[in-house]
Amino acid sequence: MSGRVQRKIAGSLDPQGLADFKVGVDNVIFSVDTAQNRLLVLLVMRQEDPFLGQWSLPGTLVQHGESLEDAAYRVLSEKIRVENLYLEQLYTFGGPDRDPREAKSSYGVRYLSVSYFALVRFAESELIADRVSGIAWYPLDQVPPLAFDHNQILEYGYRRLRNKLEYSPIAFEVLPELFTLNDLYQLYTTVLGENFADYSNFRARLLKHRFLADTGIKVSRGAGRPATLYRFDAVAFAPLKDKPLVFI
Amino acid sequence: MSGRVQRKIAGSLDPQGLADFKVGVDNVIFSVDTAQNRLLVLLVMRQEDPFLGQWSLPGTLVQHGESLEDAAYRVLSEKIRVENLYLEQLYTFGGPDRDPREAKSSYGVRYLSVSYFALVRFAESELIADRVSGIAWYPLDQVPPLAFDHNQILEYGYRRLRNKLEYSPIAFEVLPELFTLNDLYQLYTTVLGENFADYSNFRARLLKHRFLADTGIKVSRGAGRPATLYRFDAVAFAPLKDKPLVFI
DNA sequence: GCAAAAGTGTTCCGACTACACCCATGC
DNA sequence: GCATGGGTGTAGTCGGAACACTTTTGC
Repeated sequence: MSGRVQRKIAGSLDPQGLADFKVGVDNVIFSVDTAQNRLLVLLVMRQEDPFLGQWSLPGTLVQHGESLEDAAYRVLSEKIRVENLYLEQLYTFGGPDRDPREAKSSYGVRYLSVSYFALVRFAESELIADRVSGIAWYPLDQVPPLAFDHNQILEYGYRRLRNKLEYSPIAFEVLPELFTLNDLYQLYTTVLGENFADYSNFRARLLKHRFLADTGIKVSRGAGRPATLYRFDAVAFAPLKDKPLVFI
Repeated sequence: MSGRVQRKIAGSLDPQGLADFKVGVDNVIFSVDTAQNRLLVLLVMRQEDPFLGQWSLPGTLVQHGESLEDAAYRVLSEKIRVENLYLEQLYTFGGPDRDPREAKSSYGVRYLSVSYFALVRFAESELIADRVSGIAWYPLDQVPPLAFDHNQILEYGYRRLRNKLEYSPIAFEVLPELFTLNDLYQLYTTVLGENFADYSNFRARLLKHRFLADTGIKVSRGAGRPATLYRFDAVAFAPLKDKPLVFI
Protein backbone atom coordinates (compact mmCIF):
# COMPACT_ATOMS: atom_id res chain seq x y z
CA MET A 1 0.00 0.00 0.00
CA SER A 2 2.54 2.46 1.07
CA GLY A 3 4.73 1.07 -1.67
CA ARG A 4 2.18 2.08 -4.18
CA VAL A 5 2.08 5.56 -2.85
CA GLN A 6 5.81 5.63 -3.07
CA ARG A 7 5.71 4.56 -6.68
CA LYS A 8 3.22 7.20 -7.48
CA ILE A 9 5.30 9.86 -5.89
CA ALA A 10 8.56 8.71 -7.34
CA GLY A 11 6.64 8.26 -10.55
CA SER A 12 6.08 11.82 -11.11
CA LEU A 13 9.74 12.42 -11.22
CA ASP A 14 9.82 10.30 -14.31
CA PRO A 15 9.33 6.52 -14.54
CA GLN A 16 6.08 6.95 -16.39
CA GLY A 17 8.00 8.56 -19.15
CA LEU A 18 8.21 12.28 -19.10
CA ALA A 19 8.72 13.64 -22.53
CA ASP A 20 11.81 15.68 -23.32
CA PHE A 21 11.20 18.77 -25.34
CA LYS A 22 12.93 21.18 -27.54
CA VAL A 23 11.01 24.40 -27.58
CA GLY A 24 10.67 26.46 -30.67
CA VAL A 25 9.36 29.95 -31.14
CA ASP A 26 7.53 30.79 -34.33
CA ASN A 27 6.50 34.30 -35.24
CA VAL A 28 3.53 35.44 -37.20
CA ILE A 29 4.73 38.83 -38.35
CA PHE A 30 2.21 41.07 -40.03
CA SER A 31 2.67 44.30 -41.85
CA VAL A 32 0.60 46.43 -44.16
CA ASP A 33 1.66 47.97 -47.38
CA THR A 34 -0.32 51.18 -47.19
CA ALA A 35 0.40 52.10 -50.77
CA GLN A 36 -1.13 48.94 -52.16
CA ASN A 37 -3.48 48.16 -49.32
CA ARG A 38 -2.20 44.70 -48.80
CA LEU A 39 -1.86 42.73 -45.62
CA LEU A 40 1.50 41.00 -45.55
CA VAL A 41 3.08 38.15 -43.61
CA LEU A 42 6.76 37.55 -43.32
CA LEU A 43 7.88 34.13 -44.54
CA VAL A 44 11.30 32.54 -44.75
CA MET A 45 12.58 29.70 -46.85
CA ARG A 46 13.76 26.78 -44.76
CA GLN A 47 17.48 26.09 -45.06
CA GLU A 48 17.48 22.64 -43.51
CA ASP A 49 15.51 19.50 -43.07
CA PRO A 50 12.79 18.87 -42.41
CA PHE A 51 10.87 20.81 -45.04
CA LEU A 52 14.06 22.05 -46.66
CA GLY A 53 13.25 24.54 -49.36
CA GLN A 54 9.73 25.15 -48.20
CA TRP A 55 8.34 28.42 -46.91
CA SER A 56 7.71 28.73 -43.20
CA LEU A 57 7.14 31.23 -40.45
CA PRO A 58 10.37 32.64 -39.09
CA GLY A 59 11.27 30.64 -36.03
CA THR A 60 14.06 29.34 -33.89
CA LEU A 61 14.71 26.98 -31.04
CA VAL A 62 15.08 28.41 -27.57
CA GLN A 63 18.59 28.49 -26.21
CA HIS A 64 20.03 28.15 -22.75
CA GLY A 65 19.26 31.06 -20.53
CA GLU A 66 16.94 32.60 -23.04
CA SER A 67 13.34 33.41 -22.30
CA LEU A 68 10.63 32.66 -24.81
CA GLU A 69 10.15 36.31 -25.54
CA ASP A 70 13.89 36.81 -25.94
CA ALA A 71 13.89 34.07 -28.51
CA ALA A 72 11.00 35.69 -30.33
CA TYR A 73 12.85 38.99 -30.46
CA ARG A 74 15.99 37.26 -31.60
CA VAL A 75 14.29 35.69 -34.62
CA LEU A 76 12.82 39.00 -35.49
CA SER A 77 16.06 40.86 -35.27
CA GLU A 78 17.81 38.24 -37.38
CA LYS A 79 15.30 38.61 -40.19
CA ILE A 80 14.30 42.20 -40.17
CA ARG A 81 15.55 45.57 -39.07
CA VAL A 82 12.78 47.62 -37.61
CA GLU A 83 12.46 50.55 -35.24
CA ASN A 84 9.27 49.76 -33.55
CA LEU A 85 7.29 46.64 -33.09
CA TYR A 86 4.45 45.08 -31.29
CA LEU A 87 4.83 41.56 -29.95
CA GLU A 88 2.62 39.29 -27.96
CA GLN A 89 2.36 35.60 -27.31
CA LEU A 90 -0.16 33.80 -29.47
CA TYR A 91 -0.60 30.16 -28.67
CA THR A 92 1.38 27.05 -27.88
CA PHE A 93 1.17 24.12 -30.22
CA GLY A 94 2.48 20.95 -28.71
CA GLY A 95 0.79 17.79 -29.84
CA PRO A 96 3.04 14.85 -30.44
CA ASP A 97 3.78 14.29 -34.12
CA ARG A 98 3.44 17.89 -35.12
CA ASP A 99 7.09 17.79 -36.08
CA PRO A 100 8.46 15.00 -38.30
CA ARG A 101 11.74 15.08 -36.40
CA GLU A 102 9.98 13.41 -33.52
CA ALA A 103 7.88 11.00 -35.55
CA LYS A 104 10.53 8.38 -36.10
CA SER A 105 10.71 7.25 -32.52
CA SER A 106 7.73 8.28 -30.53
CA TYR A 107 9.86 8.13 -27.40
CA GLY A 108 12.38 10.59 -28.72
CA VAL A 109 12.48 14.29 -28.27
CA ARG A 110 9.28 16.25 -28.70
CA TYR A 111 9.10 19.59 -30.44
CA LEU A 112 6.83 22.25 -29.11
CA SER A 113 6.11 25.59 -30.67
CA VAL A 114 5.28 28.72 -28.77
CA SER A 115 3.98 31.14 -31.34
CA TYR A 116 4.21 34.89 -31.20
CA PHE A 117 2.26 37.53 -32.97
CA ALA A 118 4.06 40.62 -34.21
CA LEU A 119 3.24 43.80 -36.06
CA VAL A 120 5.77 45.99 -37.79
CA ARG A 121 5.66 49.04 -39.96
CA PHE A 122 6.26 48.21 -43.56
CA ALA A 123 8.05 51.41 -44.49
CA GLU A 124 10.35 51.28 -41.48
CA SER A 125 11.27 47.67 -41.87
CA GLU A 126 14.12 46.28 -43.85
CA LEU A 127 14.51 42.58 -44.54
CA ILE A 128 17.84 41.00 -43.75
CA ALA A 129 18.80 38.59 -46.45
CA ASP A 130 22.02 36.74 -46.14
CA ARG A 131 22.92 35.55 -49.60
CA VAL A 132 21.34 32.14 -49.40
CA SER A 133 18.22 32.69 -47.48
CA GLY A 134 14.88 33.39 -48.97
CA ILE A 135 12.81 35.84 -47.05
CA ALA A 136 9.80 37.74 -48.25
CA TRP A 137 6.61 39.54 -47.46
CA TYR A 138 3.68 37.54 -48.74
CA PRO A 139 0.24 38.99 -49.25
CA LEU A 140 -1.97 36.99 -46.96
CA ASP A 141 -4.12 35.65 -49.75
CA GLN A 142 -1.11 34.32 -51.61
CA VAL A 143 0.53 32.34 -48.86
CA PRO A 144 1.68 28.92 -50.10
CA PRO A 145 1.54 25.70 -48.11
CA LEU A 146 3.97 26.12 -45.25
CA ALA A 147 6.24 23.79 -43.32
CA PHE A 148 5.02 22.02 -40.18
CA ASP A 149 1.66 23.24 -38.94
CA HIS A 150 2.53 26.79 -39.81
CA ASN A 151 -0.54 27.39 -41.92
CA GLN A 152 -2.58 26.65 -38.85
CA ILE A 153 -0.49 28.97 -36.72
CA LEU A 154 -0.84 31.68 -39.32
CA GLU A 155 -4.59 31.20 -39.37
CA TYR A 156 -4.60 31.60 -35.63
CA GLY A 157 -2.53 34.74 -35.84
CA TYR A 158 -4.82 36.24 -38.43
CA ARG A 159 -7.81 35.63 -36.21
CA ARG A 160 -6.01 37.39 -33.40
CA LEU A 161 -5.22 40.29 -35.66
CA ARG A 162 -8.84 40.74 -36.65
CA ASN A 163 -10.03 40.55 -33.07
CA LYS A 164 -7.46 42.93 -31.73
CA LEU A 165 -8.12 45.41 -34.46
CA GLU A 166 -11.65 45.84 -33.21
CA TYR A 167 -10.93 46.78 -29.67
CA SER A 168 -7.36 47.84 -29.32
CA PRO A 169 -5.17 50.41 -30.99
CA ILE A 170 -2.83 47.99 -32.72
CA ALA A 171 -3.59 49.55 -36.08
CA PHE A 172 -1.09 52.24 -35.23
CA GLU A 173 1.66 49.68 -34.88
CA VAL A 174 1.40 48.78 -38.55
CA LEU A 175 0.61 52.17 -40.01
CA PRO A 176 3.39 54.63 -40.63
CA GLU A 177 4.03 57.19 -37.93
CA LEU A 178 1.99 59.71 -39.88
CA PHE A 179 -1.07 58.55 -41.71
CA THR A 180 -4.26 59.86 -43.19
CA LEU A 181 -7.64 58.83 -41.92
CA ASN A 182 -8.16 57.10 -45.18
CA ASP A 183 -5.07 54.97 -44.62
CA LEU A 184 -6.57 53.93 -41.34
CA TYR A 185 -9.93 53.21 -42.90
CA GLN A 186 -8.34 51.21 -45.69
CA LEU A 187 -6.41 49.17 -43.17
CA TYR A 188 -9.62 48.22 -41.45
CA THR A 189 -11.35 47.31 -44.66
CA THR A 190 -8.49 45.23 -46.00
CA VAL A 191 -8.10 43.28 -42.79
CA LEU A 192 -11.70 43.01 -41.71
CA GLY A 193 -13.60 43.05 -44.95
CA GLU A 194 -16.21 45.69 -45.62
CA ASN A 195 -18.57 44.87 -42.83
CA PHE A 196 -18.54 48.08 -40.95
CA ALA A 197 -19.48 51.70 -40.77
CA ASP A 198 -19.01 53.97 -43.73
CA TYR A 199 -16.12 56.34 -43.95
CA SER A 200 -17.70 59.47 -42.53
CA ASN A 201 -18.98 57.72 -39.43
CA PHE A 202 -15.73 55.87 -38.93
CA ARG A 203 -13.98 59.16 -39.18
CA ALA A 204 -16.28 61.01 -36.80
CA ARG A 205 -16.10 58.30 -34.19
CA LEU A 206 -12.34 58.15 -34.14
CA LEU A 207 -11.84 61.89 -34.04
CA LYS A 208 -14.30 62.24 -31.20
CA HIS A 209 -11.99 60.19 -28.98
CA ARG A 210 -9.29 62.79 -29.40
CA PHE A 211 -6.33 60.43 -29.44
CA LEU A 212 -5.55 61.20 -33.05
CA ALA A 213 -3.45 64.31 -33.21
CA ASP A 214 -3.82 66.51 -36.26
CA THR A 215 -0.34 67.36 -37.49
CA GLY A 216 -1.56 70.09 -39.79
CA ILE A 217 0.44 68.54 -42.58
CA LYS A 218 -1.39 67.87 -45.81
CA VAL A 219 -0.54 65.33 -48.43
CA SER A 220 -1.84 65.18 -51.91
CA ARG A 221 -2.08 61.86 -53.68
CA GLY A 222 -3.04 62.51 -57.23
CA ALA A 223 -6.34 64.20 -57.74
CA GLY A 224 -8.65 65.39 -55.04
CA ARG A 225 -8.37 67.46 -51.94
CA PRO A 226 -5.19 66.83 -49.93
CA ALA A 227 -5.59 64.75 -46.80
CA THR A 228 -4.51 65.67 -43.30
CA LEU A 229 -1.83 63.58 -41.68
CA TYR A 230 -2.57 62.36 -38.18
CA ARG A 231 -0.41 60.88 -35.49
CA PHE A 232 -1.54 58.44 -32.81
CA ASP A 233 -1.25 60.17 -29.47
CA ALA A 234 -0.40 57.45 -26.98
CA VAL A 235 -0.64 59.81 -24.03
CA ALA A 236 -4.12 60.94 -24.91
CA PHE A 237 -5.08 57.33 -25.42
CA ALA A 238 -3.73 56.08 -22.11
CA PRO A 239 -6.84 56.88 -20.04
CA LEU A 240 -8.97 54.96 -22.53
CA LYS A 241 -6.82 51.88 -22.25
CA ASP A 242 -8.69 48.95 -20.68
CA LYS A 243 -11.96 50.71 -21.39
CA PRO A 244 -14.22 48.73 -23.64
CA LEU A 245 -13.51 50.82 -26.69
CA VAL A 246 -14.65 49.81 -30.12
CA PHE A 247 -12.79 50.93 -33.18
CA ILE A 248 -14.80 49.14 -35.77
CA MET B 1 40.44 20.76 -27.78
CA SER B 2 38.84 18.19 -29.95
CA GLY B 3 37.10 17.05 -26.85
CA ARG B 4 35.60 20.40 -26.56
CA VAL B 5 34.49 20.48 -30.13
CA GLN B 6 33.06 17.07 -29.73
CA ARG B 7 31.14 18.23 -26.73
CA LYS B 8 29.74 21.05 -28.70
CA ILE B 9 28.83 18.87 -31.58
CA ALA B 10 27.38 16.26 -29.35
CA GLY B 11 25.31 19.05 -28.13
CA SER B 12 25.04 19.56 -31.78
CA LEU B 13 21.76 18.98 -32.71
CA ASP B 14 22.37 22.16 -30.82
CA PRO B 15 25.58 23.88 -31.70
CA GLN B 16 24.63 27.07 -29.96
CA GLY B 17 23.27 25.45 -26.88
CA LEU B 18 19.66 24.60 -27.26
CA ALA B 19 17.89 24.29 -24.00
CA ASP B 20 16.26 21.01 -23.02
CA PHE B 21 12.84 21.33 -21.56
CA LYS B 22 10.42 19.48 -19.44
CA VAL B 23 6.98 20.80 -20.13
CA GLY B 24 4.44 21.17 -17.39
CA VAL B 25 0.78 21.89 -17.60
CA ASP B 26 -0.84 23.95 -14.87
CA ASN B 27 -4.55 24.45 -14.61
CA VAL B 28 -6.44 27.42 -13.30
CA ILE B 29 -9.74 25.79 -12.42
CA PHE B 30 -12.55 28.08 -11.46
CA SER B 31 -15.92 27.30 -10.03
CA VAL B 32 -18.67 29.27 -8.37
CA ASP B 33 -20.51 28.40 -5.23
CA THR B 34 -23.91 29.73 -6.17
CA ALA B 35 -25.29 29.39 -2.68
CA GLN B 36 -22.64 31.60 -1.15
CA ASN B 37 -21.79 33.64 -4.21
CA ARG B 38 -18.14 32.92 -4.06
CA LEU B 39 -15.67 32.51 -6.86
CA LEU B 40 -13.45 29.52 -6.16
CA VAL B 41 -10.12 28.23 -7.45
CA LEU B 42 -8.93 24.69 -7.07
CA LEU B 43 -5.62 24.37 -5.25
CA VAL B 44 -3.56 21.36 -4.31
CA MET B 45 -0.91 20.90 -1.68
CA ARG B 46 2.44 20.01 -3.15
CA GLN B 47 3.66 16.54 -2.17
CA GLU B 48 7.25 16.93 -3.21
CA ASP B 49 10.08 19.34 -3.58
CA PRO B 50 10.37 22.03 -4.56
CA PHE B 51 7.75 23.91 -2.57
CA LEU B 52 6.81 20.79 -0.61
CA GLY B 53 3.82 21.50 1.58
CA GLN B 54 2.87 24.67 -0.21
CA TRP B 55 -0.34 25.28 -2.12
CA SER B 56 -0.17 25.34 -5.90
CA LEU B 57 -2.26 25.07 -9.01
CA PRO B 58 -2.92 21.49 -10.01
CA GLY B 59 -0.35 20.55 -12.60
CA THR B 60 1.67 17.78 -14.09
CA LEU B 61 4.50 17.19 -16.47
CA VAL B 62 3.72 16.12 -20.01
CA GLN B 63 4.43 12.49 -20.79
CA HIS B 64 5.50 10.69 -23.91
CA GLY B 65 2.87 10.63 -26.59
CA GLU B 66 0.62 12.96 -24.67
CA SER B 67 -0.64 16.22 -26.09
CA LEU B 68 -0.70 19.32 -23.97
CA GLU B 69 -4.45 19.23 -23.78
CA ASP B 70 -4.40 15.55 -22.85
CA ALA B 71 -2.12 16.38 -19.99
CA ALA B 72 -4.44 19.15 -18.86
CA TYR B 73 -7.39 16.78 -18.88
CA ARG B 74 -5.37 14.18 -17.03
CA VAL B 75 -4.57 16.50 -14.13
CA LEU B 76 -8.18 17.47 -13.96
CA SER B 77 -9.44 13.95 -13.90
CA GLU B 78 -6.95 13.01 -11.21
CA LYS B 79 -8.14 15.76 -8.92
CA ILE B 80 -11.80 16.09 -9.55
CA ARG B 81 -14.74 14.14 -10.86
CA VAL B 82 -16.94 16.27 -12.98
CA GLU B 83 -19.49 15.74 -15.74
CA ASN B 84 -18.95 18.76 -17.79
CA LEU B 85 -16.15 21.18 -18.16
CA TYR B 86 -14.77 23.98 -20.18
CA LEU B 87 -11.08 24.06 -20.98
CA GLU B 88 -8.90 26.35 -22.99
CA GLN B 89 -5.26 27.19 -23.18
CA LEU B 90 -4.23 30.25 -21.24
CA TYR B 91 -0.63 31.23 -21.64
CA THR B 92 2.84 29.77 -21.68
CA PHE B 93 5.31 30.80 -19.03
CA GLY B 94 8.81 29.89 -19.86
CA GLY B 95 11.44 32.25 -18.61
CA PRO B 96 14.58 30.65 -17.30
CA ASP B 97 14.68 30.50 -13.50
CA ARG B 98 10.96 30.32 -13.05
CA ASP B 99 11.46 26.89 -11.53
CA PRO B 100 14.06 26.37 -8.79
CA ARG B 101 14.81 22.90 -10.13
CA GLU B 102 16.59 24.53 -13.01
CA ALA B 103 18.27 27.27 -11.06
CA LYS B 104 21.12 25.21 -9.70
CA SER B 105 22.81 24.71 -13.03
CA SER B 106 21.74 27.19 -15.57
CA TYR B 107 22.71 24.76 -18.29
CA GLY B 108 20.48 22.03 -16.98
CA VAL B 109 16.95 21.26 -17.90
CA ARG B 110 14.48 24.09 -18.23
CA TYR B 111 10.91 23.89 -17.00
CA LEU B 112 8.19 25.46 -19.00
CA SER B 113 4.57 25.76 -18.01
CA VAL B 114 1.69 25.78 -20.41
CA SER B 115 -1.28 26.94 -18.40
CA TYR B 116 -4.87 26.03 -19.02
CA PHE B 117 -8.03 27.70 -17.93
CA ALA B 118 -10.95 25.54 -16.81
CA LEU B 119 -14.46 26.03 -15.55
CA VAL B 120 -16.47 23.42 -13.73
CA ARG B 121 -19.81 23.28 -12.00
CA PHE B 122 -19.44 23.35 -8.28
CA ALA B 123 -22.42 21.16 -7.49
CA GLU B 124 -21.49 18.52 -10.04
CA SER B 125 -17.87 18.31 -9.05
CA GLU B 126 -16.36 16.04 -6.49
CA LEU B 127 -12.81 16.42 -5.30
CA ILE B 128 -10.64 13.34 -5.32
CA ALA B 129 -8.58 13.25 -2.17
CA ASP B 130 -6.27 10.36 -1.66
CA ARG B 131 -5.53 10.29 2.01
CA VAL B 132 -2.32 12.24 1.93
CA SER B 133 -3.02 14.94 -0.54
CA GLY B 134 -4.47 18.28 0.28
CA ILE B 135 -6.90 19.59 -2.23
CA ALA B 136 -9.39 22.36 -1.77
CA TRP B 137 -11.53 25.06 -3.30
CA TYR B 138 -10.23 28.45 -2.26
CA PRO B 139 -12.27 31.62 -2.49
CA LEU B 140 -10.31 33.81 -4.81
CA ASP B 141 -9.78 36.53 -2.24
CA GLN B 142 -8.28 34.08 0.22
CA VAL B 143 -5.68 32.46 -1.96
CA PRO B 144 -2.36 32.10 -0.12
CA PRO B 145 1.07 32.55 -1.68
CA LEU B 146 1.47 29.72 -4.13
CA ALA B 147 4.40 27.66 -5.36
CA PHE B 148 6.42 28.74 -8.38
CA ASP B 149 4.91 31.63 -10.31
CA HIS B 150 1.44 30.27 -9.77
CA ASN B 151 0.04 33.43 -8.28
CA GLN B 152 0.92 35.15 -11.50
CA ILE B 153 -0.69 32.41 -13.57
CA LEU B 154 -3.79 32.62 -11.43
CA GLU B 155 -3.92 36.36 -11.92
CA TYR B 156 -3.72 35.81 -15.62
CA GLY B 157 -6.50 33.25 -15.49
CA TYR B 158 -8.70 35.58 -13.52
CA ARG B 159 -8.24 38.29 -16.09
CA ARG B 160 -9.23 35.85 -18.81
CA LEU B 161 -12.30 34.88 -16.84
CA ARG B 162 -13.43 38.47 -16.51
CA ASN B 163 -12.88 39.16 -20.18
CA LYS B 164 -14.60 36.06 -21.41
CA LEU B 165 -17.54 36.64 -19.15
CA GLU B 166 -18.30 39.82 -20.99
CA TYR B 167 -18.57 38.46 -24.47
CA SER B 168 -19.00 34.74 -24.37
CA PRO B 169 -21.42 32.38 -22.73
CA ILE B 170 -18.97 30.77 -20.34
CA ALA B 171 -21.13 31.68 -17.38
CA PHE B 172 -23.25 28.65 -18.16
CA GLU B 173 -20.26 26.38 -17.70
CA VAL B 174 -20.00 27.29 -14.04
CA LEU B 175 -23.65 27.67 -13.20
CA PRO B 176 -25.75 24.62 -12.45
CA GLU B 177 -27.74 23.18 -15.33
CA LEU B 178 -30.80 25.01 -14.10
CA PHE B 179 -30.41 28.44 -12.65
CA THR B 180 -32.37 31.55 -11.89
CA LEU B 181 -31.69 34.84 -13.55
CA ASN B 182 -30.60 36.10 -10.21
CA ASP B 183 -27.97 33.36 -9.98
CA LEU B 184 -26.67 34.55 -13.30
CA TYR B 185 -26.71 38.16 -12.21
CA GLN B 186 -24.95 37.36 -8.95
CA LEU B 187 -22.28 35.46 -10.84
CA TYR B 188 -21.57 38.51 -12.92
CA THR B 189 -21.43 40.81 -9.94
CA THR B 190 -19.18 38.56 -7.90
CA VAL B 191 -16.72 38.09 -10.72
CA LEU B 192 -16.84 41.50 -12.32
CA GLY B 193 -17.63 43.78 -9.45
CA GLU B 194 -20.69 45.97 -9.53
CA ASN B 195 -19.80 48.01 -12.55
CA PHE B 196 -22.64 47.14 -14.83
CA ALA B 197 -26.29 47.43 -15.63
CA ASP B 198 -28.88 46.99 -12.94
CA TYR B 199 -30.82 43.81 -12.58
CA SER B 200 -33.87 44.69 -14.66
CA ASN B 201 -31.86 45.78 -17.64
CA PHE B 202 -29.51 42.83 -17.36
CA ARG B 203 -32.54 40.61 -17.29
CA ALA B 204 -34.30 42.22 -20.20
CA ARG B 205 -31.22 42.15 -22.38
CA LEU B 206 -30.52 38.49 -21.81
CA LEU B 207 -34.09 37.36 -22.31
CA LYS B 208 -34.34 39.30 -25.51
CA HIS B 209 -31.69 37.08 -27.06
CA ARG B 210 -33.91 34.04 -26.55
CA PHE B 211 -31.15 31.59 -25.72
CA LEU B 212 -32.32 31.19 -22.17
CA ALA B 213 -35.09 28.62 -22.08
CA ASP B 214 -37.76 29.03 -19.44
CA THR B 215 -38.26 25.65 -17.81
CA GLY B 216 -41.48 26.67 -16.13
CA ILE B 217 -40.10 25.40 -12.83
CA LYS B 218 -40.21 27.77 -9.92
CA VAL B 219 -37.97 27.75 -6.89
CA SER B 220 -38.58 29.57 -3.68
CA ARG B 221 -35.64 30.60 -1.57
CA GLY B 222 -36.94 32.01 1.66
CA ALA B 223 -39.11 35.04 1.40
CA GLY B 224 -40.16 36.66 -1.81
CA ARG B 225 -41.70 35.58 -5.03
CA PRO B 226 -40.35 32.31 -6.38
CA ALA B 227 -37.90 32.56 -9.25
CA THR B 228 -38.13 30.84 -12.59
CA LEU B 229 -35.44 28.34 -13.46
CA TYR B 230 -33.81 28.77 -16.83
CA ARG B 231 -31.62 26.55 -18.93
CA PHE B 232 -29.01 27.69 -21.41
CA ASP B 233 -30.13 26.66 -24.87
CA ALA B 234 -26.96 25.97 -26.81
CA VAL B 235 -28.85 25.38 -30.03
CA ALA B 236 -30.62 28.71 -29.86
CA PHE B 237 -27.32 30.34 -29.05
CA ALA B 238 -25.38 28.78 -31.93
CA PRO B 239 -26.34 31.39 -34.54
CA LEU B 240 -25.17 34.12 -32.21
CA LYS B 241 -21.78 32.55 -31.74
CA ASP B 242 -18.97 34.66 -33.19
CA LYS B 243 -21.27 37.65 -33.26
CA PRO B 244 -20.04 40.49 -31.13
CA LEU B 245 -22.45 39.83 -28.32
CA VAL B 246 -22.15 41.59 -25.04
CA PHE B 247 -23.42 40.02 -21.87
CA ILE B 248 -22.31 42.64 -19.47
C1' DG C 1 -50.78 43.19 6.08
C1' DC C 2 -45.99 43.84 5.27
C1' DA C 3 -41.43 42.82 3.85
C1' DA C 4 -38.77 40.63 0.42
C1' DA C 5 -37.62 39.00 -3.84
C1' DA C 6 -39.12 38.38 -8.85
C1' DG C 7 -40.54 40.39 -12.83
C1' DT C 8 -42.53 44.35 -16.07
C1' DG C 9 -42.83 48.81 -18.11
C1' DT C 10 -41.70 53.58 -19.37
C1' DT C 11 -39.10 57.57 -20.19
C1' DC C 12 -34.84 59.72 -21.41
C1' DC C 13 -30.76 60.27 -23.81
C1' DG C 14 -26.57 59.18 -26.23
C1' DA C 15 -24.66 56.75 -29.98
C1' DC C 16 -24.62 54.76 -34.41
C1' DT C 17 -26.66 54.73 -39.46
C1' DA C 18 -27.41 56.56 -43.62
C1' DC C 19 -27.03 59.91 -46.54
C1' DA C 20 -26.70 64.59 -48.34
C1' DC C 21 -23.79 68.17 -48.83
C1' DC C 22 -19.55 71.37 -48.93
C1' DC C 23 -14.29 71.96 -49.79
C1' DA C 24 -9.77 71.75 -52.06
C1' DT C 25 -7.05 70.09 -55.46
C1' DG C 26 -5.32 68.21 -60.44
C1' DC C 27 -6.08 68.53 -65.09
C1' DG D 1 -15.19 73.48 -65.30
C1' DC D 2 -15.40 68.99 -63.65
C1' DA D 3 -13.84 64.85 -61.75
C1' DT D 4 -11.81 63.12 -57.61
C1' DG D 5 -11.03 62.37 -53.14
C1' DG D 6 -11.28 64.86 -48.31
C1' DG D 7 -14.17 66.52 -44.85
C1' DT D 8 -18.73 68.18 -42.34
C1' DG D 9 -23.57 68.16 -40.99
C1' DT D 10 -28.09 66.35 -39.93
C1' DA D 11 -32.38 63.69 -39.34
C1' DG D 12 -33.98 59.18 -37.97
C1' DT D 13 -33.58 55.26 -35.22
C1' DC D 14 -32.04 51.80 -32.03
C1' DG D 15 -30.56 50.42 -27.65
C1' DG D 16 -28.93 51.07 -23.12
C1' DA D 17 -29.53 53.58 -18.30
C1' DA D 18 -32.30 54.73 -14.71
C1' DC D 19 -36.02 54.10 -12.09
C1' DA D 20 -40.89 53.48 -10.97
C1' DC D 21 -44.10 50.04 -10.63
C1' DT D 22 -46.60 45.40 -10.28
C1' DT D 23 -46.68 40.44 -8.84
C1' DT D 24 -46.08 36.53 -5.79
C1' DT D 25 -44.38 34.50 -2.09
C1' DG D 26 -43.15 33.83 3.55
C1' DC D 27 -44.36 35.08 7.94
